[in-house]
Amino acid sequence: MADLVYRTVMVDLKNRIQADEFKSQRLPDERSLSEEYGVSRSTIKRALNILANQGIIFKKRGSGSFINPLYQKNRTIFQYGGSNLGVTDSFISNGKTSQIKLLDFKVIPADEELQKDLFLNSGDFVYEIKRLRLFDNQPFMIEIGYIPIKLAPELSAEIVSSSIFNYMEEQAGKSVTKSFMSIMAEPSNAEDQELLCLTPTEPVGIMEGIFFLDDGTPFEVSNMRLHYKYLKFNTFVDLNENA
Amino acid sequence: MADLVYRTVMVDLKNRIQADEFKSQRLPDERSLSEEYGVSRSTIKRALNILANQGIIFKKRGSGSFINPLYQKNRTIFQYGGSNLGVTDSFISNGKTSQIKLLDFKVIPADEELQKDLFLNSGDFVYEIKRLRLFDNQPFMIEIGYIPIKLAPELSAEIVSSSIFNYMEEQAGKSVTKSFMSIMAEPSNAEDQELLCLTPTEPVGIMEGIFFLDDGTPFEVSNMRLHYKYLKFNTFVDLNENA
DNA sequence: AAGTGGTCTAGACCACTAC
DNA sequence: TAGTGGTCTAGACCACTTA
Repeated sequence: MADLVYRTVMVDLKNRIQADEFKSQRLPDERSLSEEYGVSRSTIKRALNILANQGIIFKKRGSGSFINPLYQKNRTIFQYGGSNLGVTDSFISNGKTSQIKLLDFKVIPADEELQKDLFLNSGDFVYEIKRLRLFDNQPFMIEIGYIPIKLAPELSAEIVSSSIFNYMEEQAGKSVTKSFMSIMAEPSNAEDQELLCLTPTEPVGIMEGIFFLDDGTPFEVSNMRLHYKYLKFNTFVDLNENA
Repeated sequence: MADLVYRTVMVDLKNRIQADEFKSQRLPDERSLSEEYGVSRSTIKRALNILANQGIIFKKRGSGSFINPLYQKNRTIFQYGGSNLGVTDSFISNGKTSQIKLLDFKVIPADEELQKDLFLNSGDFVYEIKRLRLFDNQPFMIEIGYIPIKLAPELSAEIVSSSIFNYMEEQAGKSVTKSFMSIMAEPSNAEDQELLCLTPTEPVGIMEGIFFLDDGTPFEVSNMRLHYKYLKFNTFVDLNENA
């Protein structure tokens, strides 16, 4: 993964942007970058396209490539969404630690909706995993996940007390790389207020989604309730679906 | 726009998928498609990548490209954060009407932040447009937008009382197709509660963003505060950001 | 071993912007 | 006119899956 040229260039450019190396919000042109990195212009374009799809830069034909001013402004420490899928990954890069407190772990029959979302048959069972996520000892998210037992027959309370996605990748060789998510907000309920240290007027952010394995298999249905200060979902929308 | 090869191929493949032409959920391999369409394999890859990024197909190295079963089942989930940009468009399709109440409309000098976000010089002016959006006579959103006067010199109170994006497209021939958005949640303030008919414990969803013209020019900075029941943002995330 | 998608190159030509 | 990003090609080689 790390030896991909376009990825290396992309990460390096992102770092240089974050280090404020490019004053005036403008990047060198593609042909110069090609020469500087010693790679083809196509590879530079690919790296730049990823940054553009992430909303970090945008390109103006005939003018150049520019850093998105909102991106510079929005470099927050706590931020879930956008370029990260799992929660654990989202926080590792910040240097601080993410902890998990397992609240509940059991096996239940999949109801009709879960059968639909996870491509199950009636009679199939799923794990129900309820966890509290903490960041730097601050609780920020209540998460209830449902995973078909047949996709991960060996889950244990110990395993689900850390990153399930990491376990799947390292132990089962299956990586979770895609998801459909819905993002909403709601007033907090009593449990939210207790677990997330919220006052009654403070809301929660809701993220509901289905996570997929690399091969397209639906792997987990997840319902997440976030402390509102930790919900910040950055997204770049392009109606010209030129990915 | 319509003569782009990769786009033509992409649209054609999407139609063929929707017409169920490929049974067994498998697409022809890239080299065959290249020959069939009479284009290079790179172009086929580009078309397929767009479909993959939309969650319509997924690709397995060594195996082939497959249609996402969820897509065939026509699930609403697939609306994915990008089917609509502006607010007006988002609701027209529902058959109900969207109204706008103009709360404030003036021209002000762009402050430092706006200068940065909209690529302006000091001394440039922007419209400040504050509007209340209603859907089916229910207020659901307070919107404060900032648009450089030089990008739309003829804006009037009448124009901004309906869809600005539609006006730009129809009258000025400039279309707004991209946006960078941050989605958050917050407790509602007094004004929110009054205008959006919220109780003190009910929150607002926040959508902050910059809208861009087709050519990448930042067109509008918008701050939107939504009645929480109307905030539902659907998105498809793929960690393999392989544009 | 054969077939698949993934990466990367080197270069041509086009469309747009700036001066 | 010079410089920018956008499109597209033709092909080499790699990594993975399947048999």
